[in-house]
Amino acid sequence: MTEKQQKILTTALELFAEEGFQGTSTNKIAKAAGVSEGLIFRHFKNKEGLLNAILEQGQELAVAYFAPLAEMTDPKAILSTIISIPFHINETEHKFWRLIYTLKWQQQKYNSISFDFMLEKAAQAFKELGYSDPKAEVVILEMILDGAATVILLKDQQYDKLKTLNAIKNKYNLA
Amino acid sequence: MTEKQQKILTTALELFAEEGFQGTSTNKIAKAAGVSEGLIFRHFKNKEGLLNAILEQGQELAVAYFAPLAEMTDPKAILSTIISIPFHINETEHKFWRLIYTLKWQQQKYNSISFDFMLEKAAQAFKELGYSDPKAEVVILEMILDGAATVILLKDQQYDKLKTLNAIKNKYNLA
DNA sequence: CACAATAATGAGTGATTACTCACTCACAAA
DNA sequence: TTTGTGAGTGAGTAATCACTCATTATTGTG
Repeated sequence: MTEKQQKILTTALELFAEEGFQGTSTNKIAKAAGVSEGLIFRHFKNKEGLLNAILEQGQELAVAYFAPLAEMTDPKAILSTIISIPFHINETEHKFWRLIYTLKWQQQKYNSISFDFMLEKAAQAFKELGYSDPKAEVVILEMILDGAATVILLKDQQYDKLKTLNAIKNKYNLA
Repeated sequence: MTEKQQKILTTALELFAEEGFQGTSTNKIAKAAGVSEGLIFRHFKNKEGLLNAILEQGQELAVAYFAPLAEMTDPKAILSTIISIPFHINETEHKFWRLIYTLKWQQQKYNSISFDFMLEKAAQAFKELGYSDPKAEVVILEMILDGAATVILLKDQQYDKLKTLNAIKNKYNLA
């Protein structure tokens, strides 16, 4: 991975996340990255290949998010960790997640990252805590997480993140 | 509003919602609507004008959603109504809302429809019901509504809608 | 019917699109 | 020094883009 190659990836992520995949031309990416347009195609074959390369790099980031969950057994700790996830998105990751969420609405083939493992963990936790309908609880949790990520990615800094997180935890008696 | 004019609007809504605004060419719209491409520009000036016309038509639809709230005073009824909103999206409205959510991520200038009035009503209701932090509650409610709409618009029919709605209402003691 | 106004067409415009290709350059092994 | 290799360039490609316009079809009105 040469310096210019990485520069293309970083720049493209930024533009794709802000203006959409179809809304960003390869010409624009090349200019913004200070690179010839041909180089994009030399390294990534085509525009879609560039997108895939970005997603692959980001995938490693996503895995790191869910990894700690694997070893956890305490149901309350599991739920607390899961709920915290969207609130821990930092600036580096911000653009990647924004791209993921943009793609989710744009193309169905990029069905984003699979959260199945996480939701399975949540279902188990709800069950252990004696919730009457763990499956319905998971659907609601999924909605909250999705909504939280949306609010954080689109209108960050317009509200008190920590207070909101704690309020949600309170709803599940995790405080 | 001629027949062809309406046909253009309906077809464009469908394509914009499925493949995005930038991802849909005027040529494609014309062909799908069985209309000459020039007609689009005669009636709607340009591509953005077409989008605006679609949003205006949809806006009336959105107003109808929130209208019943205005006269309501019982806080529990208010919250129950608000929570139900995403679950009442029918097939006709489905595409419009999907377009709204797609635009939300694509272009910031189309900041979608303003839900402020609804959220204000919710804040008042939470206050009357004695919630300790009505503002935080509204943020959470906003997340749930957003997440619910997302799940319904993107993976409908993969779960029991009514059961989920009731489970959410239960969380707010509205059953 | 006559005639004006509007609806609708479709060929055509320049600009932009994703992508190609012949080429230069820096560098390392023989 | 020679030869090979991959990085990088930039002019060039056909196709497609949003949009225009001269022309024709349709419609409502006196």
